[in-house]
Amino acid sequence: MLCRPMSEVNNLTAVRLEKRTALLGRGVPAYGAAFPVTGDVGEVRAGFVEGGKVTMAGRVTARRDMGKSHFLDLSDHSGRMQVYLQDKALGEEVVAVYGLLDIGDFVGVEGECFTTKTGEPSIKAEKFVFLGKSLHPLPEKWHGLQDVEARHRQRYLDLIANEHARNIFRQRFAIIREIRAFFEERGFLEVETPMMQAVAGGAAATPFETHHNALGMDLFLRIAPELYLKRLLVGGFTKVFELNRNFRNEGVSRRHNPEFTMLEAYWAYADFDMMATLVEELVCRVAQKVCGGLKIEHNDQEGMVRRTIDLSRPWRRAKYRDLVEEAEPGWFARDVSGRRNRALELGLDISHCVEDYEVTQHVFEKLVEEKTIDPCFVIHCPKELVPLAKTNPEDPSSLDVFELIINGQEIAPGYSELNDPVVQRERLVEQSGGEQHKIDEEFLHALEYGMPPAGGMGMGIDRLVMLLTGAESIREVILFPHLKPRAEA
RNA sequence: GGGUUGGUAGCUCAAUGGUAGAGCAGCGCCCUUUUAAGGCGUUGGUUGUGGGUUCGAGUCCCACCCGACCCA
Repeated sequence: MLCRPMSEVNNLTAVRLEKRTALLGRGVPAYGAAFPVTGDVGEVRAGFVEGGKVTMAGRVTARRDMGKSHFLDLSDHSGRMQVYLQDKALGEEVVAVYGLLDIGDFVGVEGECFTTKTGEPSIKAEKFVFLGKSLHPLPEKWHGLQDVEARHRQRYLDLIANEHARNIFRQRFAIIREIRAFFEERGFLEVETPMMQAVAGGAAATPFETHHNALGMDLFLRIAPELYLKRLLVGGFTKVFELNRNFRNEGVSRRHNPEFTMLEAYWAYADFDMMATLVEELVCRVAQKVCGGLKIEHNDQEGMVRRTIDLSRPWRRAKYRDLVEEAEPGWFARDVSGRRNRALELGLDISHCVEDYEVTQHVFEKLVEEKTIDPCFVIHCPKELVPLAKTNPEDPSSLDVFELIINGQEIAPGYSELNDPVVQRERLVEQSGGEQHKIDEEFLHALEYGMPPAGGMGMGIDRLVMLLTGAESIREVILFPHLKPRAEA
């Protein structure tokens, strides 16, 4: 029932169209022009002074008519304010216009602040104008908009009807603002690098493809900004970050949207350990500012606390091997087939695991990652898992990297970035599986000029927002998540 | 891709295989301090789409569309 053509309007819309026509027939603009206001609805409420004059506009979200006096609720993102209208005060002509009002219309009022006998701060309207007629009824006033599909397809209705949704997005954009402030304070430069790339590098994922007509070349939407940010280290920048969209042409799920927001930061002369501290400080600052503390509570639908995540520092740092050994003692003492058998005994599905390290990784995911709720930096992961990091000088089978786990999920990886162009080329060739066109030669060429040692980190912002708001699905934290179009829409 | 599950009025939800209903919204009337205002009356449906079974299908079966959850 979405986006129906005007020819298929139902009765409710037809009635509203008639009211629109009636307004215009009376010479009353149904879609008014500029209407300078004292402030947003919430600001007017906050600045309420008995007897004070205010001008306010908003959407009518409730009306209570009582013969010759009327109460309206005007709302916007910031809140709700009651307006009181008296027929006697408005005059015959405005009363007739008021009769053409529907819930959902935008109106403007001017009047005096007063408190009703029930104690409700209100505006006694002296002036009443239409600013925007609504042709469709709003979702039900008490239950709001419940239908998940409609909430995502028509997010504007979700935002009108559901305060919870408004709060999540307010928090999302506060989080992003705080991230920028954090890096700014530490002297990092926010940069922009190409979203359209000739080679989609920096991660292992299927890219979206497009074509540049004038240049006659195929391009890919980036799957990561990493290889360009490193070019900036070559160019002499020492602290850079980018906070913007990545695109991956893969499945859509509770945790995946085809376009998602990624933070990447690179810090010359630092390493993975310094980056871990940076991430720790970043997340704590954001949580402190946006959530008001370091204990993050996730609630169930009844509002009961389902889980508490404690972000208090210092966060645990533990080696990958030690965590696996802790969860499954004796794991590394077994031989390859011993590990396979033990994984099967543990009830793990390892049928698709070819390599030994994959079996271990499966044990890690099920027995460590999924059970780690409070923050933990998993350090020195096996080198098969990460192609762009430096090997640990003390243990060549592992890397100088961390993977931050919070709430059973990977939140942020960080590396001591590989800056040896010869080793980097070997790794990329290995990763490309022999497909030359998947290797970013220009990046390797840049690296050959010399890149300083550096620490790097990445963080999926959508997942961070989920973590901090308790949202169960990525669609709850993305304003307009991708959904299949409806057949008739 | 596989499994489970859902789609009924504008919205929120009902309805043993047997006349598709309620609340809100809407429409009409009453009401000058209400706030899920109230009172009386009333309109509104190709039950996601297309087939099938049946005397009879919102309900059972098949296919498809669009979601949700779990798994890969």
